[in-house]
Amino acid sequence: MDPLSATFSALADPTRRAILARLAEGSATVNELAEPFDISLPAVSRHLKVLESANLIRREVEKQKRRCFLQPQALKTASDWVDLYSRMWTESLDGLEKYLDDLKQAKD
Amino acid sequence: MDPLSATFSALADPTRRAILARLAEGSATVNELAEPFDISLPAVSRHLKVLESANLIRREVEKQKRRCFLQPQALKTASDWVDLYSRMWTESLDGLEKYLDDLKQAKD
DNA sequence: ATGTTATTTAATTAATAGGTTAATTTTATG
DNA sequence: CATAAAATTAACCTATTAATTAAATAACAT
Repeated sequence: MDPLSATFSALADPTRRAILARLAEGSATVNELAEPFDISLPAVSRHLKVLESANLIRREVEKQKRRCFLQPQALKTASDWVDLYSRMWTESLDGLEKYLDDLKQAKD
Repeated sequence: MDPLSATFSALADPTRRAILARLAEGSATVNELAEPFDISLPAVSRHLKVLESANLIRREVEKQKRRCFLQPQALKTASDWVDLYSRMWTESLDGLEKYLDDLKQAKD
């Protein structure tokens, strides 16, 4: 899967976004991350794997625990894409040129 | 599905992102949008339905054709989320406070 | 009325996602 | 050494996604 798709589909799940939100307040272990959710630990573990392979988090082994940290670079990839298109779309829709072009296309 | 999840999962598919990229250059009908892809028309039609229910595009009936247009507001929702977290994460990782907090958490 | 163009809906299939419980690995501790 | 804690892996189930082909609908052209 391409990195951008991986990032967006990682972000598409509310549980994973909540995990990221929690991690924005500081690092946490898997059990700490799982605590607020009423899903099983293996389910959380899989969510973390998704976030990790999208490079949105990083894990450090620490005794038997695995501490999770945010990895902000990956979000930047998505952020760049969204910003680029945000800008393109706004221009594309504000521009008189495009407006006229659309009218012309719509006419034939 | 919540709007943010809908937007991110719509953006998670490369075909759909390509369709959006095409639409950034101007409106297009379903057949025009389908042309560059070697997937069937029904497949494209379903992708458009996904984009439409995420409010990323809008469709106008025009004789037998359906003209698709970008709908930039929805991207803004995603853009806002990404920007918020981008900012939070950067702060969270740059801040000495958080760094020390992480160290302390990591120690016990 | 018939055929053509543009698109959607229906029915089906294969793959993936997200969840579960049970078993396993690794490290720590009585 | 036996047990507990932390997390992952395995095996499994179900729902959703993305694709297909075939049929249906709608508007227009002849």
